[in-house]
Amino acid sequence: MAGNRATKILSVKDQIAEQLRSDIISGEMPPQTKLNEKELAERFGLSRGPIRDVILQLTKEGLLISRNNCGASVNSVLEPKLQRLMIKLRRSIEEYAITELNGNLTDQNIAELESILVSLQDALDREDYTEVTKIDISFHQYLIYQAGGEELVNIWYPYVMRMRLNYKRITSSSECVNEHRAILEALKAQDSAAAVKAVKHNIK
Amino acid sequence: MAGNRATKILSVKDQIAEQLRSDIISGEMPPQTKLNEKELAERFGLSRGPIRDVILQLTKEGLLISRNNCGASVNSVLEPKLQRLMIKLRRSIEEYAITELNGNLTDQNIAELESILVSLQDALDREDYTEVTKIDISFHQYLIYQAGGEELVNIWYPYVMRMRLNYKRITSSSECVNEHRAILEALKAQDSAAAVKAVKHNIK
DNA sequence: CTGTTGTAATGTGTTAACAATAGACCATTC
DNA sequence: GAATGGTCTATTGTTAACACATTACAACAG
Repeated sequence: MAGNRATKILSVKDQIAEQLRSDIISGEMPPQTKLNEKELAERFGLSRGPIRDVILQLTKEGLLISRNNCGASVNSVLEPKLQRLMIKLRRSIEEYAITELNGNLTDQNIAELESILVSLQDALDREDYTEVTKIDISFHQYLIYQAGGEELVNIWYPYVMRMRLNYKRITSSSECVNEHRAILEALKAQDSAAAVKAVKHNIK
Repeated sequence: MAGNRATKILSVKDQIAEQLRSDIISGEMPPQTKLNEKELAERFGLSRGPIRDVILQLTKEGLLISRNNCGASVNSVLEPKLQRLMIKLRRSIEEYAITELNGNLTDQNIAELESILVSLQDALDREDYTEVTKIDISFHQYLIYQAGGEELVNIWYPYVMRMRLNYKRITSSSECVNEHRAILEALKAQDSAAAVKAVKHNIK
């Protein structure tokens, strides 16, 4: 066979959304930055239609804030109280996922998670912190998806995005890999309690 | 002055979203129902553009499910495990809101909440259960908005919608008003613990 | 100088036509 | 008869032009 991992086909809109999320999370588009539809359309070589769709999507995710007839801009950070609530909610979701997954991961699942950790270490070595963030997220997303499918990912995603928005800069310690490895090891050992603990320790 | 309550100006898209949500929650559009853009456009006397926006929005809310090039359909009910998770998450949010609000409600806030309860009783008397549901939601939404603004409403809303989708038919006991009155009374008495308890009892 | 009103420029909301895709139907082949 | 392949239609994705709202700024009255 020509490769185990299925090559992901992303729709045009998903790719643009991904790009904009990167720009926002990386700090390239700080809060309050206004988005101009025409400008973005030209940048991506599209018309305004798909761009509008993406803006709507990111607004629902909480990354952007839109007002009627006034356009969209990058959302500002949450006040601390709301941020704490979001962390609590995200932890609840990930705790659920871990508990569901315990004992239900296939060897291939484990292998894919291992491979994500390798990429993570690699990005850290290259000091590509935007990529680090994306891989970090994809590790969690993999677990969430396995536990609850697209449905669960959809409710989980906004919390991650909002949290990332609040950490203006990555705390790029090598702790990052260790923390994720701890989660994976606990899952491999089917030690649910340890896995939950490791996840909670990682989300902060 | 010509009236205390500000008349809400809803954008065209918001009105259509509202209508579609009603149709879905009322059971008029049961799960798996396919949405046809052209059809909807004609029904609302618009072009397909705004309709597509609304569909995207409701998809993000979890009411619809969309596939590339295949259109959108009404989402099916959640599996019980995920439903329990959603209830837990919604309770966390409402608990947060109640706690934040305790002692911070103005007389006007109280009056507006009272007036919502009157409408609720009225809709119950008329046996207009779709309206009951909407007013029920608006009571909670009022509290959520006061506590955390639009931001909090946006993360809270999907849970309510998904939960409503799962209760195919309204459990339209007159308990409904009582339960909400209990919340309001506890808030008036600034009894945070009682208010939280009442809210948790109402969300199920 | 201050506040108000009108106007122009910018950008968003909407539309209708066009392109591309998915799904159904039918014919053909083995 | 089952499977493969090719039209054909219905529906979604995209585009570009147009309608409308908002903002900023300039002219003006008090």
